[in-house]
Parts: sequence; structure tokens; C-alpha cells
Amino acid sequence: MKNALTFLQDHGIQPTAQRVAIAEAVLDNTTHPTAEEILVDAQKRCAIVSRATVYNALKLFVEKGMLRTQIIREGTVVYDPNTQNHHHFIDEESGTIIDIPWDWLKVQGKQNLEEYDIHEYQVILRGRKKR
Amino acid sequence: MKNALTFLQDHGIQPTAQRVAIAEAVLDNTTHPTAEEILVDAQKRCAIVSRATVYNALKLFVEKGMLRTQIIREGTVVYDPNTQNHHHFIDEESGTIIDIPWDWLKVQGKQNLEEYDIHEYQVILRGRKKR
DNA sequence: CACGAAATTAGAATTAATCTAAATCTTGAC
DNA sequence: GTCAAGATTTAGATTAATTCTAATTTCGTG
Repeated sequence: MKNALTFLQDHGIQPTAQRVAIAEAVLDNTTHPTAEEILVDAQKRCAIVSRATVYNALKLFVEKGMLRTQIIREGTVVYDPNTQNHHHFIDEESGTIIDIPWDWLKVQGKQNLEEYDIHEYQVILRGRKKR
Repeated sequence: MKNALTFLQDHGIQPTAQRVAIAEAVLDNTTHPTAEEILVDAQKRCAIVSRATVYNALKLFVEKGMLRTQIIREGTVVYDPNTQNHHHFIDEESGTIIDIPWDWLKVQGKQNLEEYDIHEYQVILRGRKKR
């Protein structure tokens, strides 16, 4: 369990009651929540938090490298506390987004892309999770 | 240059003046346009086309397998007339989305995903195009 | 404690997309 | 050819995600 207060400080972010609540709502959350979901969760954590503050804080957290956004769901941005390289699997039945460890997959053939300066990449997989 | 009328018929779609204009606007378009961009283009092609009709027609075209949607751009769906498997490169400077041929890249290690039933996947790359 | 900067806020504004219900075409049966 | 049934189109209302605005509150420092 990450300590939200320490985490904010480590990223050079002035901690406030609202930011701590928002950080707590997102830092250990592996479900790839939307801003709206984070708002609901943060409001449960005692602080008075407005929608605008959630959007402001998430934008700041991303700028400071504490979180990343992922463009994976139609119509809405999701937030990802996993800032390491990784891939994503999307369950087509439930919409659940699951992290896939970076070293599970290898992408070969990037020498074909010499016209491109690649900053980052990931594999996006869609299907169903077995059980 | 694909013939829009024939293309509609081949996909079991009743052709109308509006649908032909919309199909022409999207079928040879490799820029991954949004519905709004397709509306503007279709309206130039002489037919009277409303926004609702563009959304209706694009939804139908996707259902019939004539187009695919891609979730690549923040906040909006883009349409892709390339229904073959392929990857995407996104130029971070301009936002331009470029198709990368399927066989330029190989993804290895899918045996690590035996818990998952994979229907499709693609590599999404971000960076800058050199010139 | 006072002051200026930073943070928060409610609500308005914007944008993409969907919905609604009425108007307008087609098409096939006769 | 005529007409009803069904398909298509439409303007505008609605919804949802996000950003903006401008006023208020809180904070850190001297």
C-alpha cells in the first residue's frame, strides 16, 4: 500500500487534504478508473472534493509523472498508477482493462520503422479472460 | 479508388445518396477521420447530409464490416477503412495517425497469455516521424 | 497577523455522441 | 400506377466527459 502523502511529496506536489484523498483513490487502484470514478472514491475518503479539483489534481499528477493516462476506453480517459512500461488486455465482455507485464511480450521488427523516432509503444490485446 | 456504390452493395447496405457521399468521404481516406470530419467532407460531395445521418451511417458501416473504429485519439472515435489487421503509429507532434503494415512487426510471447482468449491485438507506437 | 500566491469551488461552457419523434423516401403487393 | 409498411433522414433536444471562469478559501512566509 503506497503512502499517498509521501508519494505526493516525492513527486514535488504540495499535499492538500483533497490531493491526498485523490491520490489514495488512484494509487493502489489497478482498475484503470475514470476521473468520475476517482471523484466518487475520493469523496468517500472524508475530504470535501469537487469535480473540478479532481480534474485539476489528476492533470497535475500526470504532469509530475505520478500517473499516466491511457487512451483505451471509448469516450473517456482512464488513469493508470503503473508508470512502468506495460501492455494492456481489454476484456470485451466486461470492459475490464488488465495490465500485462512488459516482459511477457516481445515486439520484433522495429528496424522496419527507421523513419520513425519511437518514444514508447505498447501492445493492446482484446478478447475474453478465461477462468 | 474504391467505388463507393459497389462497396456498399457488396456489404449488403442499401445505397442512398447520403450513404454514397459518406462512403466516398471515408473509403479512401487514410487520415483516420472523426465523424465530424467525415460530415464536413460528405457535405462537400453535393448531397444534403445531416450530422445524425453521418453517425447512423458510420455505425451501420462498422456493423457490416465495411469500416472499423479505432480508439486512438483522446475524446473521439476515429474511423478506419483498412479492415485488415495492422498497427498504428501516432505522431506526438501533429497527432497524425499512420498505419503500420501487419508484417512489419511480430509480437512474441503470447503463450504467456494462456489465461486469455485473444480475439485481436495491435501495437500502438508513439513518437515522431523523421523526414 | 498580513499579504500574495496557490488551491479549491460551483456552475457555465464546450464538445462528442446519442436519442426522439416527425417527415420523407422506397419497395413490393396488388 | 397506387398505397401501405418499413426504411431512411432530419433538426433539435439530451447526455456525458471535460474544460473554463471568476470568485472564494487556504497556505506559507516574513
